[in-house]
Amino acid sequence: MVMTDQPYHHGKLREALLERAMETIEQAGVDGLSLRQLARDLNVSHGAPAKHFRDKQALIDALALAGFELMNQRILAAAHAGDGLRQRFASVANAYVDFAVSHPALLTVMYSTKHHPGSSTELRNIGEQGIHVARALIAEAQDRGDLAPGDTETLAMVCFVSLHGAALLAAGKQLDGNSVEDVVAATTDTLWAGMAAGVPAAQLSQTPLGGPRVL
Amino acid sequence: MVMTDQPYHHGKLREALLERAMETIEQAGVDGLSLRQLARDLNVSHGAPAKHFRDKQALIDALALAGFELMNQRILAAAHAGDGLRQRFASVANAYVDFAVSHPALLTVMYSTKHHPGSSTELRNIGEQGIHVARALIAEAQDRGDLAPGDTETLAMVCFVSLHGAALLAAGKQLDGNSVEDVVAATTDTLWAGMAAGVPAAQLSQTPLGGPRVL
DNA sequence: CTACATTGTTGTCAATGACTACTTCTCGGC
DNA sequence: GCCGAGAAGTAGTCATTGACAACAATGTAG
Repeated sequence: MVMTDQPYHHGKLREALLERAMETIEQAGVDGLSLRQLARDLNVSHGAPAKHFRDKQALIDALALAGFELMNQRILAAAHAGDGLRQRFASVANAYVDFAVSHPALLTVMYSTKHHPGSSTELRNIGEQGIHVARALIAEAQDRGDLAPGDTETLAMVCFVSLHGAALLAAGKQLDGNSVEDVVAATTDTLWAGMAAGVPAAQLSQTPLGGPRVL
Repeated sequence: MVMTDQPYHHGKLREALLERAMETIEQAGVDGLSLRQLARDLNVSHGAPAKHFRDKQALIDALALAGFELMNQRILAAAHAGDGLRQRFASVANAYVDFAVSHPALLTVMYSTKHHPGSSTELRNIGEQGIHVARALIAEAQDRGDLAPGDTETLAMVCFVSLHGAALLAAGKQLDGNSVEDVVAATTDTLWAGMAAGVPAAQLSQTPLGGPRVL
């Protein structure tokens, strides 16, 4: 009679797979993720994961979805933390970059999966929450006169794009000598100052896309 | 006697492998890259590539190196194109993003390989040229009084980080509805305006890194 | 012409992702 | 209480892949 042996049914295999997969990709990257190794880690046959995730990509999609949900939680909470709009803006930025530094491989998976052909609509849309938060903050600051008038959608995209770069480079430890805190602070400072000053018409970029062709 | 048959020695297998690998990753991503498939494409035995690239990672490293060299050419040329500093700044930004959009998979390979453990010193340093160019432009603009005084190294990093984000998102077609040109123009406008205005001391970001912990 | 390094060929092995057929457990209706 | 359907897990198989080793063909220096 089996006693302390593993029960035939794992019971929470799906969650266990996701949890273990998170750990694995942070240690070995996405390429280090193997369904068979995952099964071995959980003392389960190599075919068991297929019952919960059709194939490897399905598991990765689920990982990405969970990542976005966690990240959005952090960003939303940060959007209400701080005295003024300026601080709440910085708070959101720090929350984003913090998440990236804490889960670098997950972030990579999230954004490489997001536009993958065949990705779910849910996955494709859930990544936009951060931009919505930024736009709301910017719009409110414009109303109060803290920032110069301007297209909030474009400005929000500029902020998102810039902080996304900071997040990715910070996650990849590619900020050379600079500390993450300094880079994020300087970036938010520069962006906010730029939005506060507005863009003088004479300064508008007029260089055609691409510039000179070298090759 | 063999006539039109393939000669025993390919002759330029290394270059052919790199060239074909470039095409492959842009079409199928890095995961779609297979040494054996590469060999088949070039009508060569499946073991031949090993003579030129110790393993798959070695080939990818070589791809990344070639990518950085090409990108640096474009950026350097763009740094001298345009009337004033403001336009040359935009020209560099456009050159960077243009390169990213033209070779999205290659860019991913370049930056994912750059900090790979065991990457060559050459590879680790060659990616910094862009920042040097940006810093030189900023320093010159500060001297002329076009930009407010400030730490050029940090400001250059801010610009690089921001444009890197724009480049990656543009390459991944993740700018939602916005056009690449608009986003890059708005980003350079905002950054330049922010650097021109400088950062009022009272506005300095004082939010501690991380903000509130949610989980 | 001969020794040798380079380049390419062939064969092989372990690991992997995906598929199929089978077994074991759970649960709801009767 | 049983029983049948379906969920969950097991076991076996196949093609592909990366890596490696042994061997053959080529070019070249002495």
